[in-house]
Amino acid sequence: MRSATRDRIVRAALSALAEEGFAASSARAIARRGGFAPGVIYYHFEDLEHLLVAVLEWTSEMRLARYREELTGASSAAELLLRLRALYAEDLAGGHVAAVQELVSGAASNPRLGPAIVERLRPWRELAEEVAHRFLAGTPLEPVLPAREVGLAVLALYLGLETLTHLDRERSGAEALFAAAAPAAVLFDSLVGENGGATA
Amino acid sequence: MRSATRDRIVRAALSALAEEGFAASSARAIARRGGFAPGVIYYHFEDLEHLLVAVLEWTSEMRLARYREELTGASSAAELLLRLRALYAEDLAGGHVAAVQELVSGAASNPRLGPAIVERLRPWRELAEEVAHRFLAGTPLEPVLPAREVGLAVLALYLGLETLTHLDRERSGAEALFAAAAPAAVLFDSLVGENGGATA
Amino acid sequence: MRSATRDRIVRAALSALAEEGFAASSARAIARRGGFAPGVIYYHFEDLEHLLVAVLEWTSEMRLARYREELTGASSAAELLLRLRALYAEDLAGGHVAAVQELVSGAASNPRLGPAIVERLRPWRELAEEVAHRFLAGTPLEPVLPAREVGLAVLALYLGLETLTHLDRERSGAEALFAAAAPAAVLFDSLVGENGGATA
Amino acid sequence: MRSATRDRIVRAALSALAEEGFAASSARAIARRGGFAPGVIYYHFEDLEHLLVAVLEWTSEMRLARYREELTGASSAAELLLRLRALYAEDLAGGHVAAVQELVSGAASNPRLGPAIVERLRPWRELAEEVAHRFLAGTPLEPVLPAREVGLAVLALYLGLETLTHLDRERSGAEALFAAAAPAAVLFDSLVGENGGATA
DNA sequence: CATGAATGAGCATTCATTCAT
DNA sequence: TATGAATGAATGCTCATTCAT
Repeated sequence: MRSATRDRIVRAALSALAEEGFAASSARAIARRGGFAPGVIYYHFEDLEHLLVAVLEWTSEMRLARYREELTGASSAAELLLRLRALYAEDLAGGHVAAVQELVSGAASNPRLGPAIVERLRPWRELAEEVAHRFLAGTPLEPVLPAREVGLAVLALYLGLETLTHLDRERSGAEALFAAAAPAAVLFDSLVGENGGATA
Repeated sequence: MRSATRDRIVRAALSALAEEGFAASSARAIARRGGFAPGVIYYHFEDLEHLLVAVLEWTSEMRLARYREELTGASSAAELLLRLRALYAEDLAGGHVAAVQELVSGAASNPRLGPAIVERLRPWRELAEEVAHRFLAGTPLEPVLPAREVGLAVLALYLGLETLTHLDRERSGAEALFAAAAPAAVLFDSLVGENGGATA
Repeated sequence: MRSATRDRIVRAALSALAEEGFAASSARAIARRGGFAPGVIYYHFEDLEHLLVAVLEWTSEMRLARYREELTGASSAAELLLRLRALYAEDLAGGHVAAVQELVSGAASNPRLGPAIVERLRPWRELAEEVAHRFLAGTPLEPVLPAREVGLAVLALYLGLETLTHLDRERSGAEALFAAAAPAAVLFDSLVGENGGATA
Repeated sequence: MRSATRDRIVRAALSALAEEGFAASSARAIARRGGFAPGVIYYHFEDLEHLLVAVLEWTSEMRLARYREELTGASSAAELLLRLRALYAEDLAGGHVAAVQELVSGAASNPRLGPAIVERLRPWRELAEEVAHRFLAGTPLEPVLPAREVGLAVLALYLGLETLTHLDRERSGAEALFAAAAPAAVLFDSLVGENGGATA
């Protein structure tokens, strides 16, 4: 299944998505970017859609591992926030956010692509849920902030924020939110006790 | 400016966006849906883009007035949530959410459309900000939950949630969140006092 | 036949041709330029083609009278050239050359327009022929330069030169030719005697 | 660069220009004529404009070589005229004149096409200039008929004549001019001496 | 006489995909 | 495996023209 060429195609598609957008990520554009013939895409993938799903799978896998690694070590909300901020900066630099955003937006109109995308987004929701559970379990907030829905809300917030910042090509949105959340994180830590529920 | 035909076109475009998605909302598709020739679109609008912006303007204006009307009367977080839930049900029925979601997603790849869409989204962010301010001002949460960023977060959460639920054509997401938020709203009300900060 | 509105339409068409070119002289463009509704064109003219022919008729009539008036008085080739140069400058300023050039070029592809245009060009060929005859009759050149063909050649040269200068938006062509022709005109005058054949 | 299909496209475009005119030489019309899908044009050419320029390049190259070959051998004005007449007959038969005429006329309204066409016309002007120089240098006419301007005039005369004859679909114009020029050519030869200036 | 909305065919161009090589 | 030429349908958009008012 995994050949060197397949990887080249996926990487070319990622870069096309990130730098030219979903609408401009045509088979020819991806091929041009990767330096191969358009036809090879159809040798390795059934469809352009399948390729795009593979792109999400690929980035997702890579980034998810990294997120897990970093977030596991966070022992306070303040630290969690700090690490999320650093991870987000990495995503920005690697074009991952841009590609995911394009994919999610582009897939929204596509009846076949949509569910496949959602499926690949599930691990992220689960990660958010896990982290939420780790920080909330055993605290007074647990009954009113069910981890499952918090996970969903976090994922939705992330995607929505990306869409908004993408819309007017301005990256200030996420930054402002990270900054504004810092005091709240500190308050949270003081309320539930340093390292309150967040014991690995 | 406002002619009967213009309105027909806008309504046809809204229904195309809601039911067929951004990608399928071509000039021909909209014309077919509205029962007019594709050319009339260009008689009344400079561009397909201008039509799409007009659609957002039209829904936005209508719904924003309704939201303001309903939300102004809410005197507790629990009631606010209840009304939001009802408003959301109206939006769903009218196809407004679907159209807005498609528009926002579709515009994300479009350098000219994006900023125009963001501009029409601003009143929503401001509304969210106002409501946040009304409920938070004077409470202990005020310093850690700045209204401006809460407004942005709410808008982003809403859009992201729509994108997600749209992706797999399943409406459970928003419902689950509304349901899960109910206890938190009650807690909020008990903490800040019934009608705590929320005096008009 | 001649109404004030009809004239407005013709003038608007002339200005559209001169300033926007044949291809951009659509019914709507002409109407916009003249400040009237597109429909009025079809009230006064059977067709857009008929309007364009009327434009040529109109300019042609005006300019032809002026050319005749000026050229009749020229008593030497040198003076003839001088007057032609001045007339050409007038044409340039009034947009006449540009309009005629656009019309002739645009009509070349049009089976119905072509012959109608040629018909309106005939008086020009006749004028050229008359002048040629006046200057050549009775001179040694008469047998080798038949006025009829000289007239045709002059008209063709004029149109071709206009096309060329129009092509690269540079007006130097005609100027260079006028300048280069001056010595030849002087030589001609000295050979056939001042006012040689050119007696009215 | 040069593929068999590319040539088919160029030839189809040439024939469309010659037989249907510039305005009717749409991508579809050319494709229909050549028996290929409209899309292939865009596979081989950036643009319809680039194709049209390629057509002019192609005919120009072919015909220019032929003209040079024939004209070099002409040792008198009478012979030059004879050969030009024969070359013109060839052009007529091959559709070259018609295509060039359509291209030149059609390009006149097109800001991008115009200069590109003029550029491809330059070698023709240079050829005319060379021949003029060969026949005039060393004769008494040299000071009053500068080769450069004579070259321009000849090219303009040729184009204008083509436009006129094209306009009313009647080929008599050029023929009449060739016929009328014969005595003048003989006179010229007798004046400057058989093979006067025209020594290679 | 004049309007201006509407029509429907036509345009250049792009695309995912196929397939002979 | 890989190529890249070819397809044919779809896209946004413009136009001359008509016609009810």
